[in-house]
Amino acid sequence: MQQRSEETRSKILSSAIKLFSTHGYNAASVDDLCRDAGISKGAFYHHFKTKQDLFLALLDGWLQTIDNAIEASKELTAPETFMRITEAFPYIFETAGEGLPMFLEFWLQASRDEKIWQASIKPYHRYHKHFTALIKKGVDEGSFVEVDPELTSRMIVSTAMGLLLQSLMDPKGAKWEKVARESTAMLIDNLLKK
Amino acid sequence: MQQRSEETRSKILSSAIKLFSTHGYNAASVDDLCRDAGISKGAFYHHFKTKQDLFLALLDGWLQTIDNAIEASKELTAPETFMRITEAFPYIFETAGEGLPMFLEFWLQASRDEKIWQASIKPYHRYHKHFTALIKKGVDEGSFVEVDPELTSRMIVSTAMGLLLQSLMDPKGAKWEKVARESTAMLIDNLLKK
DNA sequence: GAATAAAAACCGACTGGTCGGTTTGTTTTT
DNA sequence: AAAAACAAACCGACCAGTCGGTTTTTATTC
Repeated sequence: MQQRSEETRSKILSSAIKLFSTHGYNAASVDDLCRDAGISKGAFYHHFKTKQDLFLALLDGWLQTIDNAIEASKELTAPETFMRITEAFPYIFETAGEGLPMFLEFWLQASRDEKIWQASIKPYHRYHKHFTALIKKGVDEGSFVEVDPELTSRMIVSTAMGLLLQSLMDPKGAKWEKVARESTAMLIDNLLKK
Repeated sequence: MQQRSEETRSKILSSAIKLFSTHGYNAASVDDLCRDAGISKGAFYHHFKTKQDLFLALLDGWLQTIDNAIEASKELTAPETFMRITEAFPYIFETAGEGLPMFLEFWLQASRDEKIWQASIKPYHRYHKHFTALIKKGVDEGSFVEVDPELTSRMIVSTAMGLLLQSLMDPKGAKWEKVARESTAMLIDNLLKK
């Protein structure tokens, strides 16, 4: 079918991830992207309307993986889900160094660009609701103490984001994976019924 | 003396804050800055060696205000200090919308630019140590339960940063000031001796 | 299944414009 | 008058996006 087309598109996508994370959205020019992907500028603009369009495609793909992860943990109990997340910490912090700057870039773009904000805010709300529901489920199941699910959700997400940010700022300043594990333990300890 | 010179410098500085926050470091050109400040490019490059030099000057000034705030609360007890911080929440969240994007920009630049990273990481370590010492003081004073000050410090800072980030992402998604107050209450409640 | 037509994918030189920084010259301060 | 502060024209590099033309793939006809 359009096998070559698919290949080109994915070459652009992975070059974009690579260059956007290392040099940033602005610093990585379309020419750079094309050179790295080994394609021409014409091919690039055949697949993406603009540079921002590519950016949005990247965002989409990234949100998709989160949706998949959520889907995969749908039938677990609340404490089990938290355990799953904890188990993913080593992988998360290992890959944070490459992926996080781009994540920050998304944030920055979203705070200034209406189109990107719209594309980000909906999934953000979806994830927040999912997480809140998860905590509420834990409370209803009787495994968590009576907390405000909404508030607790905001807190947990905050802690996670803050830890990731700090680990980006100062990767060698602490054993971040350990800090994350102990923080989670502390949070869960306060959440679990004794 | 060099009164006019001082004036020009501060005009550049405040225009930089204004334009960097609204449009971003890259998008705000030196020409834009000069136009906004009402000066010429010659004047700009008389005061700052490069655009990045201006950026670093901004960072310096901002770190100075933090140092001042810390200095001003040096003789308070640990719980009193936390109270002070809580009282500052309304102001912090009010001004977050303008200042935060620039803060994020600092972060992003720091993660990619050795010079800016060096200028950021030292104060970051200083603040972390100060905060850790504050918690240790609270434990020693007997007002806090026995926690790991290092870990607790990382957690509290994470929560604060995460809340600020979320409020940037979705300013109207929650009453962030209220979430912050309740989160603090929750954290302190777990910290204070009963 | 070979020939042909149509469509999709791709190429790369080119454009209009921007940007960080420099240079040269003028005004102001001391 | 010397030095510091500022103005304005200028420079070369760069960059997102375009466009006319070419190659490859797919669909159609015989």
